[in-house]
Amino acid sequence: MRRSLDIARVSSRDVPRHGARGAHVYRKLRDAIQKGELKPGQRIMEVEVADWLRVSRTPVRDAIRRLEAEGMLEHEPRNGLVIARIDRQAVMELYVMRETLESTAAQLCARHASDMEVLDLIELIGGERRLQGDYDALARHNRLFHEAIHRGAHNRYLEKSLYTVSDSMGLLGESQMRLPHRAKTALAEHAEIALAIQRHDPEAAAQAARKHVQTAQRERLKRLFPESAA
Amino acid sequence: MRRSLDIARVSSRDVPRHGARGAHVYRKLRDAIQKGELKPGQRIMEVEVADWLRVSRTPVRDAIRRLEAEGMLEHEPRNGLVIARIDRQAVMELYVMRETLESTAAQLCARHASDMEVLDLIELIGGERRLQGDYDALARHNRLFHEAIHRGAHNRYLEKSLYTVSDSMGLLGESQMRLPHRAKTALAEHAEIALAIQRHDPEAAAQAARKHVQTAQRERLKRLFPESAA
DNA sequence: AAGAATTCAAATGTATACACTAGAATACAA
DNA sequence: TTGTATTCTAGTGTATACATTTGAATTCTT
Repeated sequence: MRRSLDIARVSSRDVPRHGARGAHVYRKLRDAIQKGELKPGQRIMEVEVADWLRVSRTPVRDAIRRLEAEGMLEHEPRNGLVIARIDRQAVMELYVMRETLESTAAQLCARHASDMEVLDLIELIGGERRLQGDYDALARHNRLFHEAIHRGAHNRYLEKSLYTVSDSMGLLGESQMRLPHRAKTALAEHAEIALAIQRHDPEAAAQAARKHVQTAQRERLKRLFPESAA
Repeated sequence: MRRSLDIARVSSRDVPRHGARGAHVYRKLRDAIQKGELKPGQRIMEVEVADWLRVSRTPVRDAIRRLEAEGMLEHEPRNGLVIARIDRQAVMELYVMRETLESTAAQLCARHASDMEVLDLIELIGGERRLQGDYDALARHNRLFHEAIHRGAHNRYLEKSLYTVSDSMGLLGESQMRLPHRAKTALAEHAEIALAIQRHDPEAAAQAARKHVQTAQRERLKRLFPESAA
């Protein structure tokens, strides 16, 4: 008995051309995970995915290998390949890691970002202010803001590491930016980080980023584990 | 014209059983890169590797995908897949990242390591002292010591990130532990880190680890780019 | 009915044939 | 010679058939 993926089979016209199918499958799976269409713990089978996207198992395997390396998929002992589960302990570890990397990124950004990159950040803050209320847009914008800082750090290893951490964050569910009060405080925190970067103050930037991640973590824990004491 | 890999074809008896070939190819390639048998910039072709290890292209592709995700292989614009090159800029970025991650690991280790894990570290220092002079053994031992700290931090994301950073370090050439004067100072630095962890002093441990990475970086730069001013 | 042995089948691992693409080589033109 | 068009081909992408494993179902035994 094969449980279907519960995602409609794509039209045969949407199968990309030769040479881009592996990447296509990767993106589709990634998006489905981020959107929550595929949930942590859910089993992923090569043939199902291949059938869903109307490609053979080969490009599916390529995509799966990559997602595995990035930690979005993992092998469970007697259950095969599943969307990575993140338990309480893992959430704690993930946020510790994020705190380290985001603060380092902010610090390096304050040191190395060009005038252009700083300007970009400042403008992003303006954009975020204008978007208050539009929670879908805010969630997308939030990612752009953080990615701008990651790029501004000019460290490809750091950037890559942050990329996979961000993805794992996606496994925790919807962006916190959809919560009105969180969106508001996040704006203030973002502004503080951006301003520290603008005046090229690495320590202040690192500290602001650290604080931002910590408040995000507190809010997240409240939502994920409302029973436990704050 | 196909340039051979310059590595002798393995005996057909050394092909592992069904279900372990992908991992086998991964390990073989990884070892060959670490040992310097495959050098940065050298092109890697699926058929060659498959021929070398007497398996089909499929497990080779699996291994390549993984090494790619970990940054050991990369696609060069008009040259196909090659062993990752690390230029001066990348070396700087890599050491910045290592400094961040190693100091975080030492810090967390000082906080979270169990008595058993601390004992292990202390014993490793003793072992390192006894090995002075045996540079092969020291190089291996060095890795064990750092891995013990990484494990002691009890953060799977940090551990994974450090794993890939360590691998990228391998692309820079032989371990610095083979240099007599480096082996000696490294022992003192290792001891300082271990002692800070033993007395559960996170800040001191982080600081000691940071210093250790910085001196390692200075030595490395001297060897890699002797022309440039220290 | 409980347990052990056996069979079965679903899923992944592996090999291989075929498809496609981009760069190299060749032929041709100016 | 230099540039351009054409062909060729090595290498990777993709599909698919076959191999192996392992857990689940089934049967047999007590």
